Amino acid sequence: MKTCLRFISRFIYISAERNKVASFVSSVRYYNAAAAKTLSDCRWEEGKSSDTQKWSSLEHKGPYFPPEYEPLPDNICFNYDGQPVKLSPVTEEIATFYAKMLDHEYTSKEVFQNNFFCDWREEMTKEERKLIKTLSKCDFSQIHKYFVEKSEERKNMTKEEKQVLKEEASRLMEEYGYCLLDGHREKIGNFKLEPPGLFRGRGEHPKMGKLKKRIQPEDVTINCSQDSKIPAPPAGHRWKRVQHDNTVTWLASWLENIHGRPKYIMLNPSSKLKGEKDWQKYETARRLKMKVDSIRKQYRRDWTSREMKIRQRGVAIYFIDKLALRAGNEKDDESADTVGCCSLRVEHITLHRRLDAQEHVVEFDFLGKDSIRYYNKVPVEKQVFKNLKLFIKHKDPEDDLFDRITTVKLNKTLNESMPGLTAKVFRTFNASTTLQDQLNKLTTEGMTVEEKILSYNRANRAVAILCNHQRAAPKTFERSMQLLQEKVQSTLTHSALMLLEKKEKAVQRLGEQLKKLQLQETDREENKVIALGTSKLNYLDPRISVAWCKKHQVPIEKIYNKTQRDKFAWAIDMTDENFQF
DNA sequence: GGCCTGACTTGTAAACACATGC
DNA sequence: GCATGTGTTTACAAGTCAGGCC
Repeated sequence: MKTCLRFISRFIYISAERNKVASFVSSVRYYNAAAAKTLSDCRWEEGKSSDTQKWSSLEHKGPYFPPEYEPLPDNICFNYDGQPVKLSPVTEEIATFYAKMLDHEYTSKEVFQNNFFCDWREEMTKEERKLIKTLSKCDFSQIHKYFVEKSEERKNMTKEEKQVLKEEASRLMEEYGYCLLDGHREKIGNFKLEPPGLFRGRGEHPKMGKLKKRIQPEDVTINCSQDSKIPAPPAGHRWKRVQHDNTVTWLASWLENIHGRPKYIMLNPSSKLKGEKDWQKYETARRLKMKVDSIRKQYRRDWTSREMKIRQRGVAIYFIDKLALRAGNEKDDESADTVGCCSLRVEHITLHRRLDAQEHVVEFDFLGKDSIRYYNKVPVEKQVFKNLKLFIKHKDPEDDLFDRITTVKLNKTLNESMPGLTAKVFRTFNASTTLQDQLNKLTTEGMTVEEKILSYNRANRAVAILCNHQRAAPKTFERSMQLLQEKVQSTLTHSALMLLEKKEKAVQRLGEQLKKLQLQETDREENKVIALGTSKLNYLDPRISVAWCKKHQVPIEKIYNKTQRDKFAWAIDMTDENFQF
């Protein structure tokens, strides 16, 4: 509650300051409203009441529909079995989806080809279906070439032509990109409906290549307030439904045809609604900080419970806490085979009594979210090791490691330890704690701004490694490293020359330049296969970074770009240099 | 308790825009 | 003025988790 009051008073303080600036008058009202609502959020946090109302008024223009299909020019032909075939517009459009992807490796995959061909044939006319029976006889090369040329043309457009497109895009943004929520103009996150195409999926997805159908107005549900101006559907069409549900935050929804799951149009992260939710998330993680010692004591006790399910739960929470694993909900067979903590199978771990001079080592090897490989060798407590041996006894490799628990049960237990606590809170808590600790450790007075930034990135990297945020090494990595090294070399040579000529000032300048380059080189090398963005945007309490910047006189722009500053505006406004997570 | 659905967050890749150096 | 490399933004897939139903 204390924090909450600080938050409110901070907002009021900001409001008072902003009052001085005419252009900020509207946002003052905005923040006052935010402060008022925060009070109710705090009550919610204490678990006293659940205020499910998200807005009082909501008005918008509805989603933007992608342009209709433009048929290919007559000289561009699809060939079947060596013969040109004029396809019906529907069939032709789907052929273009495939043709555009020919450069991608996945079009060579059997699953992709089969799914595509199967769905394509379903959309064909009777005659087309009768003729086109084998994908290997289909020749999309002309269509492919046509689109490659088109994209070249786009790249080679004149400045003026590009300007026209830019203006068109910003007009669209003006018209569809914002809504009016409780009287405030808020940016929408994804106002454009997803265009039709072929589903790709990540990893070995069984549905790759399937046709993602064009969304019609008749598929779309609109959510807005009753007394608002209801968005008009495209001419000749109607909406599936118009509803006025203020307990949800979305503006429009539809069912995607690949999995039959709903998709939504929602607000941009810079919006008040999302910002407050984000703030709440970090406050929950900070409450865990207060509680984590007793939770850790409890799960350690659980390791020796007489009940198998309690032992399993104890070990699972330990993994979630120690390794920042995701919860691991059950998945259907119609998606890639990936797992998280609760869905780990026996085959995903190997137990080593001794390994590389360490005792009781668990070797993890599995595909997690987005089919990113998690590989880690971790020494664990002896009792955990014993338990794991017990859990895998008499089981086959494809059996569940934790067969007596589910994410629902695990989260229920966590919630009993602390209201609002779920598995994912540990990730936020551990990520933010790691950043704070690393920043405290790695920053010293007297560092240059560049050195401080290297420290910051190293702290950020420690978190990314903990959360297993990997990326493919950039295609241009080797080349760009080489260029940087050449630059370092030439600066070195230049310095030496200046030294000979006794030009002290020049030597000093070059020395500074060299240091900057070397820092940049180290940073880039260390970052080769690590993605920093995900943790920065989703796991690290922005107040840690803001306070660090203020304390060490590092401009916030060095840490957060424009979009990130918009998203974290609340933190930038409310945090002073003394904030610690 | 298990299953299903809906709403919301988290995640990477690719497209795009822009700065930089020649 | 152009090519190139890099940072930013967008797209959309794939998670988490709560709640309702049987």
